[in-house]
Amino acid sequence: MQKAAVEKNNEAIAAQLAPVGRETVQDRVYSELRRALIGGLFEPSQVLTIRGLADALVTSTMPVREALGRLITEKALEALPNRSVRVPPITLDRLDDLLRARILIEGEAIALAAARMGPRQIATIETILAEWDEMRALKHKKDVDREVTLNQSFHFEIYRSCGSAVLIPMIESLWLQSGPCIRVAIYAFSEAGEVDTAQYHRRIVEALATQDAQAARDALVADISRPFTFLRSKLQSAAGKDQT
Amino acid sequence: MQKAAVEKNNEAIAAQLAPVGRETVQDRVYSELRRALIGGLFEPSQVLTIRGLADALVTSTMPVREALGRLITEKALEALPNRSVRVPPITLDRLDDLLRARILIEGEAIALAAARMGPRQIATIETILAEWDEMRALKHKKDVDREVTLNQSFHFEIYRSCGSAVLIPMIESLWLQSGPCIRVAIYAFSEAGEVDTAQYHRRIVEALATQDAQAARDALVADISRPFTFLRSKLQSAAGKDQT
DNA sequence: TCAAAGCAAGTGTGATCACAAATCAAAAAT
DNA sequence: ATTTTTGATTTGTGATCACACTTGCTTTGA
Repeated sequence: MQKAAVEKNNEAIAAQLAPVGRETVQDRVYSELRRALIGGLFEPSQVLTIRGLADALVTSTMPVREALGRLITEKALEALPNRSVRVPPITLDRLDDLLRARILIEGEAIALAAARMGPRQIATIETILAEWDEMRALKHKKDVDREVTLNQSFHFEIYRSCGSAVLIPMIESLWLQSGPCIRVAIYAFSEAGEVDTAQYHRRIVEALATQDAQAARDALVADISRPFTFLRSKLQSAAGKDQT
Repeated sequence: MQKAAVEKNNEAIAAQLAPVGRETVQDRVYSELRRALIGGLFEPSQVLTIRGLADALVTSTMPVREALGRLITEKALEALPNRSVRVPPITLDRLDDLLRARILIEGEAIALAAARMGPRQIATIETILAEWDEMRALKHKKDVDREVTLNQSFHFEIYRSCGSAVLIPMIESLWLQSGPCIRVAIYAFSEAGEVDTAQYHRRIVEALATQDAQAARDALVADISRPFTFLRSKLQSAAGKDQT
């Protein structure tokens, strides 16, 4: 068989078959734990055990321990001196620290993205917003999980356009760290005020559509600051009660 | 024995004994690889194998594979689709990307530190600079390893004062990523121009001593930009030659 | 002479085991 | 009744093994 003929045949096959992918068990465990962390499924200060997670995920301990190690290095989890691992507790200082870092880095990312997003990308995030509205229309069932997912898609679709392979992993790390915190805030928003979270996102889209980097940055800061300031006041009043 | 007496006795013992610490093998492997990476002991694009490193470090494969996994998540190493791992190659885009992120984050860190560094911290970094001068005085033996270490101590002593537990790990990750790149630049500086690297650091110290955040930021930007722009022009001319 | 097939060495991944340290509960001592 | 001790269970760590996949070389075939 000639080389050319073989290659042509291979191409014909390749056109029909989708690549099967070779994700390792460790990768799946890691993704699953990330999802749980960002979604706030774990509470702050909660202790995680290797064997416990391995049982829950129906694997052996090996992939879990490596995934935990990775999450610890990106500060999504915390290694105690006892060698047990827990999700980091919330403190006022940490809250301020996280917010400042997110404003700094995500602000820069969206400013970069503002100059690079085309109509294609704008359309994508508008689709996400539309999906959001649709869900909000039938508000009887408050699907906060889905809300968290949509919020994540919206923001990262933007960040992906910033064109920085260095900033994006850092933003992911920041979301991983603030995930367990903001969950309780989103929960409270969802059932309490309902002060149109979407309006913040619309302002972001408008700014991006007009390529106004500064306006996009400001709108983003307003958006991500909200749950933090909410949590902050909540924590402060709780601390006040403890003292009395 | 009463409780109080026991505790007093324990305190007396504790005063004499230093905590022994319980570092795991994995931690040592991780630290060692970090040191090698930041110091530029590995070349960009170099492939690393688990068993090879385990032999070199005289341990089994287990601690090494977990350390490698951690370094991959902080982008200090790169996982190829073949499942082998290498230190990321240098490209022009990546160089610019890294420099921008470092200016953004380290700039913010030093601006925060400027307001928080006391005479105690200033004295510490001045000591490091003095040590540097001392080394430079007997310049016959160009100890670039020591130079890299001193540079690292100088910067991180400053960053440590910024009081952000979130920013510092990010800066460490950035150094890990740019380590393999800047090594070649420092090497070239050390043997070529000798254009008083220390002068940049003096400007930083002066700005910090007067608590001038903006000046400190500017001086830092000048300092860390130097090796990057150097590398950039070098890479560009190399690419130009390839084309001809 | 050159491409394809086959083989062998090397490599990452996951499972399992041994061991030491931590944790917790019950029993013993003060 | 409170504290200490003891012992059983749980947990993280490191070593080793089995397996599948990759890689590079040799051999085979056209």
